[in-house]
Amino acid sequence: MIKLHQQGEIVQKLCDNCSLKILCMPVGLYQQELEDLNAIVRQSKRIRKGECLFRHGEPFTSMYAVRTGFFKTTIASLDGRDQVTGFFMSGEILGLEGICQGVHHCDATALEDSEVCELPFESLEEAGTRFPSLQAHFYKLMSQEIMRDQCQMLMLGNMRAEERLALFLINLSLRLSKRGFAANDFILRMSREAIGSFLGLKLETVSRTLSRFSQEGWIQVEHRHIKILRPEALQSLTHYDQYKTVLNMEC
Amino acid sequence: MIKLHQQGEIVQKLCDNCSLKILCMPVGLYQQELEDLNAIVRQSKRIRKGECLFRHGEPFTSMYAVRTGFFKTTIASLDGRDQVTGFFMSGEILGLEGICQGVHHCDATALEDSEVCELPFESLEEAGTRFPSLQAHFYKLMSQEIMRDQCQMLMLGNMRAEERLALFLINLSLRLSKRGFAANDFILRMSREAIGSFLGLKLETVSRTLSRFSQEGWIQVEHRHIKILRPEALQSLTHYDQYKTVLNMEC
DNA sequence: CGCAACCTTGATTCTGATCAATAAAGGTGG
DNA sequence: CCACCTTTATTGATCAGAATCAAGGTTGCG
Repeated sequence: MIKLHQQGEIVQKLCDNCSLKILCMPVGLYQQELEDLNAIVRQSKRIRKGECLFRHGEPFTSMYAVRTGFFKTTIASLDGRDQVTGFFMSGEILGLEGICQGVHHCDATALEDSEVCELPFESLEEAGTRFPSLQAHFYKLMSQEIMRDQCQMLMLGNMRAEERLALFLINLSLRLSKRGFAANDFILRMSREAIGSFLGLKLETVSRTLSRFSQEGWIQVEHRHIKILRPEALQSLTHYDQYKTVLNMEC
Repeated sequence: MIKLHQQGEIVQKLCDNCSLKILCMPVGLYQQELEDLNAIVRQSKRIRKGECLFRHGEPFTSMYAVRTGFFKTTIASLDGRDQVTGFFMSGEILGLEGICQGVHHCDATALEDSEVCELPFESLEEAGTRFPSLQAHFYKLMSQEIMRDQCQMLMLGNMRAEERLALFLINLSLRLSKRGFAANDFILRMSREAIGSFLGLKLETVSRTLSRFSQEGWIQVEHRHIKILRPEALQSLTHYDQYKTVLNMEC
């Protein structure tokens, strides 16, 4: 009983120490395994606002778990048309696209001062062979990213500007509340342009649509400070029910 | 030397027997490993044109490698707005999105009479722990799917109808030629509507754009029979160079 | 303080969606 | 094998949503 307690404390300590909770906690690792994992994870790295964690073309060696802060990932076009492929907050994993060719295919930029834990891919791969539950969890993470991207495709291919933006706000709200932040009162970390790129819209359209939501009394906008006044209104704009699974899936 | 030869023959036999070449060949498995893998892969399953290999909501137990034929995957909307998330031809893997929640999130429909090999996920997972090279290859497959989806996002978010369709034709052409088919003379397996859904366009727009390409003398269209007359013209429409990596990546 | 980045709002344009009519192809059953 | 019906594709006319162009305002950083 005492032993179990000790074990519990070790879990506690490791996970308090790193927001990788999301990566390792659901796996049900035992003490020895956790210590192993702890040895794999390189201590956290600070990235200043505006700096890049990695850039496209750089060799892929590690993935990164966001500890604190906020990132965007972008695919660069030669002609300047960038596409934001995702926003990442604490506990989310960056860099999965690099595995297949050993090279990063996007840029990961910090949108505020941030900290990440580096997860060297080779070590994780090796640990996966020893701890099947870790391996299984890793598969799930990758599959989740596939699902997320495919839902984004659905949005980009089928939805109108209002629906896209409503879904974006709902998604952000859910992810923030899962992390203990207010669900209906938050600061956007990204510019209108970045939102637009992510949603396949121009920044003017994002601005106008936010204004419209505001006029309807559904939200309150003060620059990047957003208050959601009538979440149900936003939900009814989208076909929220059918995306619930996907939106809630985010850890 | 004789032993090596025998080994070679076994590899040959197994891989002739199954278009999983793509899954197992690049891994460099040894004889014993290959035999193990062979035991995992369930013999092929026939799917008639129009039938589903799996549907969204069904429990996920296996992935599938296309042996012969052609599939599309769609995410269903409650209101009928489906989104085609991909087209799959021989050697490509279906079902990766199901891992994260143990449930399929899309429908996989055969666009012609097809055969697939079933890959039970649990067995693959288990085999992965024994054969690191298999595991590594599996990670690559998933990462590749992530990259593919993200490039699709770039396309849906940033490109105009002409660019999307040109890129679509180039991509199809490349994948067909990799399989030994003619690169510039092929039959579309999917309807205009399915192409449109995949590209975020309406079927009328697909039809009109194909007509325009045809009028320009770049392609020749006879119903679903496409001849590409001037591939360079299509390439110059897109920013082909920057997508080369992605497009060639397809196995 | 001054400049640069970011945001809002208006006017106009344009791409692609929608509506509609017709035609061609493919499948079914007699 | 043909007639019939359904599905699929083409093409035209019109419309709408978002892009583009443009001007002015705000914020925040050096």
